[in-house]
Amino acid sequence: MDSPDFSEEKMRPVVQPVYIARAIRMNKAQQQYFTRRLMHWHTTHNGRSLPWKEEKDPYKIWLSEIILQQTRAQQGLPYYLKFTEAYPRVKDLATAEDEEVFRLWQGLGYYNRCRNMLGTARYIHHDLEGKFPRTIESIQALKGIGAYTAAAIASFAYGLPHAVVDGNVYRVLSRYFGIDTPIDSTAGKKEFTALADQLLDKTDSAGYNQAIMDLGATVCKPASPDCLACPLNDKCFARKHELWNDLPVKSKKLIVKKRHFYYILFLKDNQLWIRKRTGDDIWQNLYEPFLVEHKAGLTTAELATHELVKPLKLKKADLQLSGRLFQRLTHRVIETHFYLYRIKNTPAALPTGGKWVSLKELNKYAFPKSIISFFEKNAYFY
DNA sequence: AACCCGGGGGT
DNA sequence: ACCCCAGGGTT
Repeated sequence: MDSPDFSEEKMRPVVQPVYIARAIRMNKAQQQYFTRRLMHWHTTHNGRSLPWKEEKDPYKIWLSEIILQQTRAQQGLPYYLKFTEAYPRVKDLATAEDEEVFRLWQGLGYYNRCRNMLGTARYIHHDLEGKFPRTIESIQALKGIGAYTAAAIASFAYGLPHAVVDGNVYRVLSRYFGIDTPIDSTAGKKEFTALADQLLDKTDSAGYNQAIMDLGATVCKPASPDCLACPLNDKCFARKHELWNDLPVKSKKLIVKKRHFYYILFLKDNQLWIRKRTGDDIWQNLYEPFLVEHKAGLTTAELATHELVKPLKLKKADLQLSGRLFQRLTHRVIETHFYLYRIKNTPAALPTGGKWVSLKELNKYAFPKSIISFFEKNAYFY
């Protein structure tokens, strides 16, 4: 006999199917009303000011879009200013040293963006004579540019009629039109992209794309949306049915895994042993001290006998625990321990691929945020 | 389709 | 504690 399922998942308030208007089948007048009200708000009430708005240089627009991927405007802003000052033209970025560019990117996260950005800058400089591509297909073919970024560059730089679909757009459209198709599904991406293209004001695609993203960022916010200030509040589905907390819908649940990192900071004559992270893992291309990762927590004694540590024949008494921190990432919690080990006589048999770097030169290398935090707490470094 | 990637801010 | 952010790449 089946018992009723009162699990939280089943009890989650869902959008009632009877209310769902398939916006894709909505008549043209309703769509034009949405666009007209949005554009009117943009020209009269949108006071959001950011340095990449009104920018016409495709290179700088591209730079801003890469920096802003999955990153709040306020967090990306200082990086945009640093990069445009250090590299005013694509040639400047293309001819810069890897280490210098990663150092500028340090702290921003998603470091493959930086790798792809450098590759694309060099491709444009060397193979395209410094000229940024001008069609949506050729823009999206560049490394690090997907559907959103291609539409953004095409509309902002060239006025081409392509609608952006980012987190803001999913939120505004799902709420206004009452669409509960999960935005992290293939069907959802198709449905929202098709609707966005229909709503686009083709006479001012740049203005329209700015408008809908600014509305999502400043009015139709994820939590506590400011519906009273919204130009679309009279016909908004989510407002009418009080469903702003239930839209948009995501289908996948986030799984947070825990990792345990043990850094041993080998010091010798005011030098620190570091190496570049490689392989298919977090923090690719960043530097770090000697790392031991284990599935679970380790005591100092257990660390000393770990298979990566034992061959180094360390004196356990000289292994000094100097710091510990938890780092919360989107889908990881990383517990990190920092040990100091001063080498006096015979150098330890450290792995190949690393190098000794003067403490004064550490600021030339990019490190993960957790390691920077440890350096900053210990004036010995920096 | 599922899973990977960072760090910061809001609630 | 959880969600989201001017997403994209790989398997």
